[in-house]
Amino acid sequence: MNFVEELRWRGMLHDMMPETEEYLLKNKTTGYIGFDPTADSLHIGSLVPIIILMHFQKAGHNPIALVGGATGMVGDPSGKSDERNLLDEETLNKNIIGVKGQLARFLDFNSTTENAAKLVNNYDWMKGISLIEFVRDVGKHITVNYMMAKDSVKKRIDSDSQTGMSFTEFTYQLFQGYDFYHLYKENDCKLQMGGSDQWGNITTGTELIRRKAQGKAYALTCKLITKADGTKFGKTAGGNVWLDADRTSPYKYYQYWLNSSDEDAESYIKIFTFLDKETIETLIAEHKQAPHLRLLQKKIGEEVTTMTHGVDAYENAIKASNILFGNSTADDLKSLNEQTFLDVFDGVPQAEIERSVIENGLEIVPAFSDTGFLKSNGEVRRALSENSISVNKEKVKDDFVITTNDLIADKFVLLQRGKKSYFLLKVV
RNA sequence: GGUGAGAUACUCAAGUGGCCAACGAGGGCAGACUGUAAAUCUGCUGCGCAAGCUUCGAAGGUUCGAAUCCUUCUCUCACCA
Repeated sequence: MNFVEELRWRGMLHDMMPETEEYLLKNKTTGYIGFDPTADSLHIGSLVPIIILMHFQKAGHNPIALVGGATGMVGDPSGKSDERNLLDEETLNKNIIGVKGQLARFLDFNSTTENAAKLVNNYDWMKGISLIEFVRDVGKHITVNYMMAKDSVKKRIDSDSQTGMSFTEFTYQLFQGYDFYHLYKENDCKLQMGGSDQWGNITTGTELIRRKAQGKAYALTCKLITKADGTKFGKTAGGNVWLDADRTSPYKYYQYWLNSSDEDAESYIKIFTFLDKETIETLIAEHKQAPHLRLLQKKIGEEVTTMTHGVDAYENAIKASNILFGNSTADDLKSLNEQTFLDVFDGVPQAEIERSVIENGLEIVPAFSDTGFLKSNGEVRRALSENSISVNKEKVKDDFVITTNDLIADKFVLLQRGKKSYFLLKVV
């Protein structure tokens, strides 16, 4: 199956420039997607572009992942209603390194195959360009009228916009456009892909290529991931869902996918896994028969967690999920050895506590508040009156005192607020 | 530079001398129900067991009493130049 066809049946395709599909069918093409180094880790929002590059590579084309060292300094106004805060150079460099490392987990940059992925940083070519050069060589080819017509700009200039837009952000599209031009010249890169919010920026690039190099380049955008309930994809109460295991533990990562709604799961399984059409259709049919089994969610969790963190991490996430959400009791917990226990609770926030404190008996309120699990004594009392506090999976009342009898593996106490919020006390 | 509007808790937003720890909505958390879901219903959502304490851009002031009045400052936005 060819690249465009693949994206199409998976429901990922949003828009293409005319003739893009024909061109891709006939030519082994070099194409790129840009990644913003706004943090030192990518989050699952970046998973879609990564997967697109993977499909692109599988279809025999040459993928380039571009890290926006230069564009990150400017700030993309697309989809933003506020002026962005600029990152300082040190942070940015740290972020670039982090992002590069993560991309390498999904795309093979070192292989000797002829369509190995390539990684570039636009700072490398942007840093040497002077303002005068930029204004004469790039700015001259694009009219302000053209730039103003872009949605990302229009929205910010409209009278109902609250913030206005700085020249810095206005210039952004020229930066990204120049990237495309540069890759076109240096790498024969003919295609830029991205989320549908990138359409404006991408076409500035093809326009620049047309005017400056009399060349033809193509654009392809994918649908932005939405959630059926309207909330933002990739966000939880705790913040973004990151691809970095230190920021979002594999367990939480797995849980995020497992908790997808039925509606979302049907589209996610096409987008985020590489399973073939037939397998997916069977799964969807089975899921509809028995929705409570959540086959789709489990499969997505399996595929995506394995792809991101490896099989071992996935298996631990499953183990942890079973213990935390199965009907395990305090005795089950106590039967775990230290290593298994640690694997299961990897990523659960913890606090250390003196052994003597437990030996003297630790009352329930300070156990939850002093350790930093809950914010204040008042909150603990509130939670207690809601009957939402558990120690080692068993509900407790406000007169409960933690003693050495409650230690798991002679070392840990598992605190819990509600069903999903865990905290670990570690005796030292 | 000129003119005008504004700054209230996580967000939006009411409140214009005491009845204000501050209406309401959203969000969040929890409980019931459930599939670790959706929908729904209920409770909570500054600190404190409590008495009480600290909050309404900042600092001063008036007053028995201030989110509310006065002064200065800081910042934001809009229009004009």
